[in-house]
Amino acid sequence: MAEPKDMKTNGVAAESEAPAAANNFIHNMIDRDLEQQVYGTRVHTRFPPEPNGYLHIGHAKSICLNFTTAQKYGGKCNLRYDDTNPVKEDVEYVDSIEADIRWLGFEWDNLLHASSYFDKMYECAVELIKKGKAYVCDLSAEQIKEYRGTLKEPGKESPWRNRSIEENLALFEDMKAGKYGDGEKVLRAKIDMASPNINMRDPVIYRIAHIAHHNTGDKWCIYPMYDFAHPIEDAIEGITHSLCTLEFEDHRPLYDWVLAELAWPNPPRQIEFAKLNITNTIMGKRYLKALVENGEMESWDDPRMPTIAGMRRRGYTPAAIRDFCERVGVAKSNSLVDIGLLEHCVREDLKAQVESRNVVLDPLKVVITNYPEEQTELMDMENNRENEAMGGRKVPFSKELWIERDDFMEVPVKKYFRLFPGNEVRFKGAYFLTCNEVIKDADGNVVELRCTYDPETRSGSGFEGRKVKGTIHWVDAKTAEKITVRQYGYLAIPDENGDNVLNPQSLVVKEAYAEPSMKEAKPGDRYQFFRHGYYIADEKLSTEEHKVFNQIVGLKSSWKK
RNA sequence: UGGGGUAUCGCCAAGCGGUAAGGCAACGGAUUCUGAUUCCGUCACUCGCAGGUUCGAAUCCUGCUACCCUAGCCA
Repeated sequence: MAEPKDMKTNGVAAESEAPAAANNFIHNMIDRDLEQQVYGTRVHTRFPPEPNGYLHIGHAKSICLNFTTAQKYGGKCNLRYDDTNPVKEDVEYVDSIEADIRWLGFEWDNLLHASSYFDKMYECAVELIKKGKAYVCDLSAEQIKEYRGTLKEPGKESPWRNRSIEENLALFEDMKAGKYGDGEKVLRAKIDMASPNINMRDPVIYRIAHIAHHNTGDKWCIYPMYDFAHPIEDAIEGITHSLCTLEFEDHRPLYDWVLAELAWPNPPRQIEFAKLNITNTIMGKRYLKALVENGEMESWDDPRMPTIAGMRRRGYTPAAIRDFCERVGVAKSNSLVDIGLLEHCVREDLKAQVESRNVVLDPLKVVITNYPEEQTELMDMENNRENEAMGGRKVPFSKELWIERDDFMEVPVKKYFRLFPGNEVRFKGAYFLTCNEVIKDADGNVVELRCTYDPETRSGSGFEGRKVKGTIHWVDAKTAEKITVRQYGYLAIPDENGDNVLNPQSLVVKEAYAEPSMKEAKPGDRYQFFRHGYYIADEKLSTEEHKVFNQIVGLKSSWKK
């Protein structure tokens, strides 16, 4: 797997403080619990990832929800690895998870592992057995499935359901001791095989797996199932509100059952909310994993990935992601949020803190026929029009320049007010130029524009003689810095059934000309390129000699041909 | 419905019996040395549908309809 060994997992610092949370239905429930003193004045949440992949934007919603909820009530939030299944988990993901949460701007009160509660969970299982509420079942996985019944038909009881407590205790002890192979026996909760809720039909709560656990090593060969482990984890940590996604609604009765049978005082309350879906964005961990393993993506932090790490490298800011999660809200209806909202949040955050630069992506040569051959002027350019405090810089201007090919139209359409034969426009920060002549190659392609400039119109001179409708950006040909620009779009590719499927963003690589100041750009620096959007110097692809920029987000444009 | 859940503007989302917040998008218009930004304005007599209760309902009741989740020894 193309896993980045050099990824900075410890050096990633939070870029800003997290905002206060707005109100949502979960807060309403907490308010009620606070009023009724259900948990006294305590509010304690937790973010419980399974360490089996990188965190993505969907996790960001949960992270923001859990941490901001705790902040809002002056409570606490734990980071807990839900590592109860050693078959699927790997320590390699642990570092990235912690780095991503910190980068988003949150700090957990406790860093914990579900696996460190294995002893306690085992005791709980024994307690259930002693109460006659759990039994060792010899049925195979297939048989259990058969006995479970279907959605519409009740299941039937396992022939092992009524073993004596003593036998169950002995058998469970033997399971723990490793006397049985994987799948030979399981421990099941004794609830109700006729329950309309399939989760209550004697769910398996412990399985045998002879595999080392990344945290507990070879100590255990039996591991608790999520439905049994999770309520115990929450209860041990004193979690008051256990927030999870909608698909666990049907599990809540079991969650409550476990804690009730264990007679846990003040059991935590599980509350479910809708997970995040975004248009044109793959959110499934298995798909993301496949993209990396197939080599379609360079790595988990490929700028096209919707992972926190990918978005960080792509130049998204933590504040923008938090703002997005805030605006998306928290509710119980399945929703599909327009990616436009995320893009808006990114622009909103970046526009005030990023400098502008002249960069030409699709160059067309302009020669100023009346400009002195050897002359170069240094023009003043503001770094950020909205923020004078960001100062300015000098940009060289001379006889030969590059402009954007689409800033010129030989035959202008109506309402086109950039460059066309006979028209005068302002070159941003410089002079008014008029196009007088269009040079074409043998095939009739425009290859060069001959223009004249008016020295009177120099930027900052206070010239008011006449107005011009268009302003375009440019790069001095003599001193231009070559850079590579990577732009991203949304590519829809069909799946094997021909159905449209959520896809990774496509990539377009362009060689571009930038003003010489771009030589100083350091990896991680963000800029707005006039008319092209916001870009960041890629941390992995940029070299001393050549900079590579990722497009973070484009600019909106209201101009239609 | 086997059971569970959700339905409020194109997309999110407040609202919890007193007569439809907000954001994104869209559309006008003003400013503008980036057709960006900023700015100002427009954008649900109506809350999945049909009945009912009430002086009064998106909010309560009844009956429909649509969509989502659920039959892992995954989480």
